[in-house]
Amino acid sequence: MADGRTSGPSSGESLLYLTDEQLRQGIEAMFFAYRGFTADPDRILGDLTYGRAHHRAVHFINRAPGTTVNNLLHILGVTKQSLNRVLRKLMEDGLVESRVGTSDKRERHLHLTDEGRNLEARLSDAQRARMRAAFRDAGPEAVAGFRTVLEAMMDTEMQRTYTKLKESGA
Amino acid sequence: MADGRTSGPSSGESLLYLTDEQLRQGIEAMFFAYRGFTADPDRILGDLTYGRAHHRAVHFINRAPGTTVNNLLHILGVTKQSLNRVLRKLMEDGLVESRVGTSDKRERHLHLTDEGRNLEARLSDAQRARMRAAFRDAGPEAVAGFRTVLEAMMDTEMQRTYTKLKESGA
DNA sequence: CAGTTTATGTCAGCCTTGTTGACATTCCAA
DNA sequence: TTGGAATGTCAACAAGGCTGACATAAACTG
Repeated sequence: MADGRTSGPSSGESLLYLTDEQLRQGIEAMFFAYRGFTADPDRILGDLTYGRAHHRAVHFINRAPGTTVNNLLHILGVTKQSLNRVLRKLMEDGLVESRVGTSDKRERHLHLTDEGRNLEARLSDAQRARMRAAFRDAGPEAVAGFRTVLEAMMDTEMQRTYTKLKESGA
Repeated sequence: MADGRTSGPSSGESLLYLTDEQLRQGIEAMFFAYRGFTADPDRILGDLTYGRAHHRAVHFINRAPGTTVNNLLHILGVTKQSLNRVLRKLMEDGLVESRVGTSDKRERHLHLTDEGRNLEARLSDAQRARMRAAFRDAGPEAVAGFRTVLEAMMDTEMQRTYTKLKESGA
């Protein structure tokens, strides 16, 4: 498996993109691209007292207003203690508010305030600008392929989460 | 810019993939896919006393044996203090060795030991297995698009680094 | 040769963000 | 009414980023 060729039926040129070298290039592309992906929001956050974790929280609260804490921590894949620290700060600073659930009063439903939406927009705009430029440069077919591979790379549970979010969107 | 449509000339259906909603889906796909991308090595590393930072160092030393410390920290995009902590541990544990340069004796050239190559292979095999499955599921055209978009998403300096590595490879 | 720059290593301290474990509160449901 | 689920909070810890300061050796430059 580490001998320079892919395992499985190597039936020739149609599988050339599955050589270990090609896979390694994919891995490295992923590594460098993710740096670019987060670079612009990180720059904005650097000036504030927030980090990437706050960005993620704000993003998904904006995406699914009224989401519960439990739901959010499943999406983010962190512990409630980690998330709580982030949410507490965002609430203290008046970017997020939590409303006690009506049907189930144990649940807290999370919403962005105007100020929260403001920060979210700043961060999203920066990140979208880069994504837009990349999509424009690459063209629609490349974009379709990009999304296909990324979806195939997710764990099945993440895929479900991602699809649910996607469908709730547009 | 945050009003649901992309800026620029919206000349219709050919640019549909540039709507803010499409861009947001790309952003979320990137987020979830990166989690999948690192999940398998992270599981292996969790049992050991190493983290993602050690994985990255070992990966790039394997990729470019004899690389200098300075070169490595440019690739990784961290400070020498951060990298040094990681390298020191890897050297103490006998996974990496540094050799004084011949032409320039200030430089240290980094190499993996057999044990280091061993760990690298374990981590790479896991990561490649997922990448291989994703590539197989998605097909060659999607893979080409995937790489095109990722390259367009990098900062220009990272692009140069990535290309250089890529060419030094196969 | 003297002085400067470069490459590296190291110490100390700080921050963010992840983790566990323990424990309290609230409230739904059997 | 009691068990369990959802939430919040405290404490402690670790990884892995960061900055600043300083030391050493080697290379380069005037």
